This record gives sequence, structure tokens and C-alpha cells, in this order.
Amino acid sequence: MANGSPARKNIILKEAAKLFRENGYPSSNLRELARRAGIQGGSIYHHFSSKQEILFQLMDNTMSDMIRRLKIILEPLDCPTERLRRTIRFHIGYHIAGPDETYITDDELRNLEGDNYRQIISKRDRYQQLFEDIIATGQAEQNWQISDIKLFARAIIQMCAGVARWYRPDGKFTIDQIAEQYFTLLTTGLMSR
Amino acid sequence: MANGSPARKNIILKEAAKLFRENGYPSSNLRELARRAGIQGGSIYHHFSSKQEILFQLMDNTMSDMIRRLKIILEPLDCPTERLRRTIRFHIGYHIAGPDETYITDDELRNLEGDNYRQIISKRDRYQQLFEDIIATGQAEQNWQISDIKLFARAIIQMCAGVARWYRPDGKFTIDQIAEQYFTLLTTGLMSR
Amino acid sequence: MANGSPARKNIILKEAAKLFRENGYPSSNLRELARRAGIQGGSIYHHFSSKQEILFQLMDNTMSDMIRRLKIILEPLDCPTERLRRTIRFHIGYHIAGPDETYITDDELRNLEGDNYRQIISKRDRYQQLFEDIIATGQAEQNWQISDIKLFARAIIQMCAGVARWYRPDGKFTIDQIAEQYFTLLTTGLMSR
Amino acid sequence: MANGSPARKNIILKEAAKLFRENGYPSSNLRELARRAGIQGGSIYHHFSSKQEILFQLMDNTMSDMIRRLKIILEPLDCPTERLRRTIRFHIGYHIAGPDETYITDDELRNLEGDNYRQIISKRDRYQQLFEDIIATGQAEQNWQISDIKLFARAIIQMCAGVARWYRPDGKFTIDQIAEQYFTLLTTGLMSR
DNA sequence: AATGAATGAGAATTCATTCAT
DNA sequence: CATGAATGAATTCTCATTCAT
Repeated sequence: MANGSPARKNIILKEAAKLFRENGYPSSNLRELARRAGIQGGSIYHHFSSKQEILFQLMDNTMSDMIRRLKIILEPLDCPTERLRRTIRFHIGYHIAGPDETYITDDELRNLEGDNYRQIISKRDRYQQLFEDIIATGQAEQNWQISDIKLFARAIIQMCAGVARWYRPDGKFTIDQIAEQYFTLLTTGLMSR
Repeated sequence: MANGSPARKNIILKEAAKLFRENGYPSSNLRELARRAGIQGGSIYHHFSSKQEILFQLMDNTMSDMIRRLKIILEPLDCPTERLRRTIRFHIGYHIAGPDETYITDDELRNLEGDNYRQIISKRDRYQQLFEDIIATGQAEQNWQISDIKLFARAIIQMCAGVARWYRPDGKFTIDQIAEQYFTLLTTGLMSR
Repeated sequence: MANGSPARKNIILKEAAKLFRENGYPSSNLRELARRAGIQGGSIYHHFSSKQEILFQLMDNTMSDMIRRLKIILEPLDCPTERLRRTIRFHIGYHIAGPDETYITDDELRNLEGDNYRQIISKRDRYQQLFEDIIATGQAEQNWQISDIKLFARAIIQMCAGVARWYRPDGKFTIDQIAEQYFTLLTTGLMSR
Repeated sequence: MANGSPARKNIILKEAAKLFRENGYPSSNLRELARRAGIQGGSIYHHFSSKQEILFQLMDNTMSDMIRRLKIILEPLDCPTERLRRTIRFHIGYHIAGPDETYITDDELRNLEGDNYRQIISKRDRYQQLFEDIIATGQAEQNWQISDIKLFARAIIQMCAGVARWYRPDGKFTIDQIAEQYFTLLTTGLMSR
């Protein structure tokens, strides 16, 4: 039960990300999701055991993918400044590339139940840990001015994720330009010269 | 347990803020809200014409209050650095001191309909404008390094509002300490000395 | 209880007739009725003990008035033809003069409960009896072609009452003209010469 | 007690006609309708999008059927007298043979909303036109005494439809007998000889 | 895998009625 | 007489989920 062809399943996940972003998870309805995925309401249950399961897989896939990709990017890099720059670039870029999925992953935590909640929180912490590690190294090796590592990691993640809420492809800046500005703000501050 | 009118209305608003924060607006139900306000489900409609109306008044009151309060704080201040520091302090503090209302104001925009949406967006823009003005002055008078004022205003608001998502009264830092660290991060950056 | 000043009471009855005609009795709501009568919802209960009571008094007043007036009209008349003519004239005229009240009286019987229903039915029968008596006399004295008195009485009443559903004061015919045409139709038929 | 689709839909319509006639449309409730149709309340919405939709389909089906049937009856007939006789016979018969549906079609017009209202009114006018055509021909070819065709058509329809309000299958007359008496009343009048 | 009718447990909302003031 | 907040039961409608076909 609850396992269909991967193609159809991915279509459903993709459409679910869009739909959940439009309406929020609780206000999204499975018949509409099915319609967008080109099937009937009942057929969703051949691919997922419940609405909750769809939300969970969406968020779980996204978190796993983010961790995996960021690790690959960071692997060859040593300098904490460079590591931070690339991390910020990745975080912003990923939020722009998959705005539906990241929006849901950032915003629908509240709607995860029990174990699903714990699993995603755990992956989110693992992702944040990557930021914290960089900051700690910067602090140790390059004397970055950090009073509290966790606090700064959270602040950075939160701020950069916000980009997905207003970014438009036809806007004033490219992703790289936005990332660079955020990086500069975070590293040298408003008042440095 | 019976009561006059404006008092009861305010109780409902207060409880609605809590309830909406706990469950989100769409998942909150009016019978539960009524129970918490000490009345029966139907009685809510003596004070509000609909569930949507409750959300709107909540957000509208909050946005108006934020604008009003921030203006009062800024009035006697001239130095843009000091203005920014106090603005950040206010923004974070307000998101924590009235955490339910502000959380909702940030997160339930999507659930406002038509004209309600437009009205709140307009107030939110007016609030953001206060940030932009400060940044513009800092740029002009104190040579702050800002490539795009709107972008930075958004980034700051986003980052500070995020505090409400993890702040716990029994946590490591006071509101003032958190605000100071955010201010430092934004003004001098991670790497300044 | 349930007995206020006659003036206000009559205003309520008048407005109720209009409102019930617009929406039908079940879909009419007492707050709206109160509003139109210039008072608050709860105040209606100083004049009537229930919504049902309003409907009942409306119909009861109307039926009583119709019987009383028709009797007065018929009293001095002997000739059954003339009696029928004047009866039709009265029936149509009354339905046009008080279209709201008569509409309700004709159409809301279904919504009367128990004893109220029986009382109104009884008055309606008494009113119909006036028609039947005329027809019976016409049959006896003037050889009217009637196979079934009750059936014809019903048919006449029904047909004439229908006028109130389409009559407009600015229409093609006066009340008297309409009444005369109905009278002619009923007395001489379509094909007489 | 499970069932395919068009059958169930027709059961619902049939039961709705009965229920609406018993209580009127506004006082009828869908749970009761569902119960009578052998399903749960919510299941009605598989077949109809709303309560209003049920009323509309009921009236629309009925009006279409009436027009269609009356046309078939009239087709082979030439003589306007005969056409009128058969039309009256049909109109009364249909109001009795399908008493629930026709009663509703006469009485629940007020409860149709917007476009539904306009559509049914338009069909009702088309039906009435069939009466008017007959009367016009009678007037032209057989010198019927008609001062206003529309007025007489309305009067006839109103009168005949009224039969459904008092007819009882165990009553004194058959449908044919009632129809014949109405026809006689209308054609030769009370006083003709 | 897919369908689509059916379920059944809510949800928001309405409203006649009550009653303390 | 009038108010208006409160009641509480009823109503339409929604929707995740099930399941026979």
C-alpha cells in the first residue's frame, strides 16, 4: 500500500509544494492536489498513506537534499570566510531555486505530528550545525566577533531564508548579487569601511 | 461569569491571538476560542462578524500599535545609529513582549482576504518605511555601506522577527542582550574589529 | 407579558407582512424585523411571545378583517349575480390593497403550528363559505351551471387571489377593470356570446 | 444499500421533491434528505454542489418536462377549444400526478438565487406562452371573449395549479372530472345555458 | 494503479429566545 | 418598554479517508 510509480509520486510532491505554499498545509485539500496531479482524489492514497505523509516527505526530502548538497560544497573549502560566503550563497540560492519546497520546510513545522516533527527538527538542527561549525572556526581561527554562536547561526539562516519571500526572477539583482550583499552585511556590518 | 461588551471583545482578541499562534488561523476553531473566552460558540458573533474579522482586527490593531509605538520611540532621537539600535530593540522586544499578536501578524498574512489583505499590507509597508528611513539617513550622514535600502530593511525585519520563533523567557539571554547582539551583527559585522 | 403599545405592535405587524412576503416566514429573521420596526431584536418579545405568534396574528387579523368587510358589503345585496360581482371585486381589491398581508395569509398556512393552524383554517373555511352560499343561491334561483359548489368556490378564490402576484399599480388595468374581466370570465365563460 | 450514480442522484431529487413539499425549501434540511435517500449528509455533495442546486435541478427538470409534454399533446390538435381542454387537463393532471415536483415549481420560485431564478422564470414564461397562443387562436378563430390574453392565461394557470393544494386521491372527483369542470367554468361560465 | 461514491466527524455561521440591566 | 449580550441548537458545507469495482 501507499507506494506508486516514482514519476507520479514526484509529480504529486511537486504539486503539493506549490499548493501548500499557496494555501498553507491545513487549508490545502487533497482533491485539489489530485486534480493538479492529473488523478482522482482517492488515487493519492496509492502513493502516500496520508496528507501528513505528503508534508513529511516534502520536508524530509528538502532537508536531506540541503544537507547533502551543502556538505559537498563545503568539502573542498578550508578558509572559514570562504566557507561562510559559499554557505550563504547556497542557502539563498536553494531558497530561490525551490521556493515552494523551502517555504514549506521553513513554515509548516507546526503542522508535523509527533515523530515526523522530531525527525525534521533533527535534520534542521544538523543543517544549522553546519553553520555553527563554520562560525566557530571563524571565531577560533580568524577572531570573528561572535558572542553566541547558536544565536548568530539562527539569525543568519532566518535572514537569508527570507529572500524566498520577496525574490522575483525579473527583479533588480541576480542571486549572486543578493548573496554577496547579504554576505557583506553579515561579515563587515553596516558601518565598516 | 457574564460581562459587558468592550471587555469581552478584548478577551476574545487576546485569546484568539494565543489560539491562532498555537494552531495557526485555519486550524483554530471558534468553539475552542469561545470556550477560552468563557462564552458559547455563537456568542462570538456578537462581537465579530466572522472568524476572518477577528484575524483582521488582531493584525490591524497590532500593526497600528507597532507603528505608533516605534514613532514615539524614534521622535526624540537624531543619530541614525542610535535610531537603528532602538528600532531593533523595539522590534525584537515587541515580538517577544506581545509574542502572540506579533507572531500572527507575521505569519497569517496569507489568510487575509481581499481588502483586509490590502489594508494590512499597507500598514506593514508603512512600518517597513520607518526602517528604510533610518537606513537612508545612516547611508547619507554616516556613510553606511548599503547597496539596496529596501533589501536591507527587509533582511533586518525578517531576521529580528525570527527571534520570536525560538525565544524562551528562561533562555540564556535577556531581550536587551539579544537585541544588542543583533545590532552588533548588523552594524559591525562578524569580522570587524 | 408580550403586550406592548398598540402603535409599535402594528408597525411590527406591518413590517412583518412585508418581510415575510419578501423572504417567506422561515427565512425571515427577527433581528431584521426589529431593525425595520426601529427597535432591537429582544424588544419584539415585549409585543409578541414568539415569531409564530406574529405570523398567527397577521393571518388572523387578515382573515377576520376579510370576513367582516365582505359581510358588510354583501348585507344589502340580494341578487346572487350582483353579490358574486361584488365579492370578486372585494376579493381582488383586498388582495391588491394589502398584498403583503394577503400573500402571507394565502401562502404561509404550512408554517402555522397546531392550534394556530386550525384557527386560521377555520376562518378561511368561513370565508369560503360566503362564496359557496352565493353560488348555491345562484344555482337555486338563477340556474347557474355548477357541478360542485365547493370546487367552484375554491377555483374562484384561487384564481382571483393570484392577481396579487402580478398586479402593479402602474399596470394596464385598474382594479375595477381587472375585477370586471375576471367576473365576466367566470360568469359567461370564454365562449359565450 | 449501495448504489451507482445516476440512480442515486434521481433518488435524491425524488426525495427532495417530497421533502421540500412537506416543509418548504428553507425549512428542509439536508441531513433529513440524505437519510431518506439512504446516505449520509455529506454524500449529497457528491451529486449536487449545494442545496440550491438541488432545488434548481428539480424545478428545471420539471419545467422542461412540462413544456415538452404539453407540446407533444398539442401537436396533433387544431381546434383551439380542444387544445384548451387538453391543456387544462394536462396542467391539472401534471400537478396531481407529479404533485411534489409541480408544487415546488409553483411555490419555491422565491428561493431561487440570481441566475437560477432567471432561468426558471424564462422557462415558466415559455410554458405560459403555450396557453397564450391557444387563447389568441381562440380569440381570432372562434371569437372568444378575451380582453387581455396574458391576464387570462395567468388566471387559468393560477386556478388550475391551485388544484394541487386541495386534491386528495380519495376525494370526490377524478382528475378528469375536475379538469372537465374547470374547463366548463372557463369556457361557458357559471351562467351560460 | 485508478476510480469515484460514500463516510463521518467537524467547521463556521445563523437565529429564536432569554434575561439582567 | 427597551436594550443587547448571551445561549444553544440547528444548518449547510468541507474534507481526509476508505473501499468495492
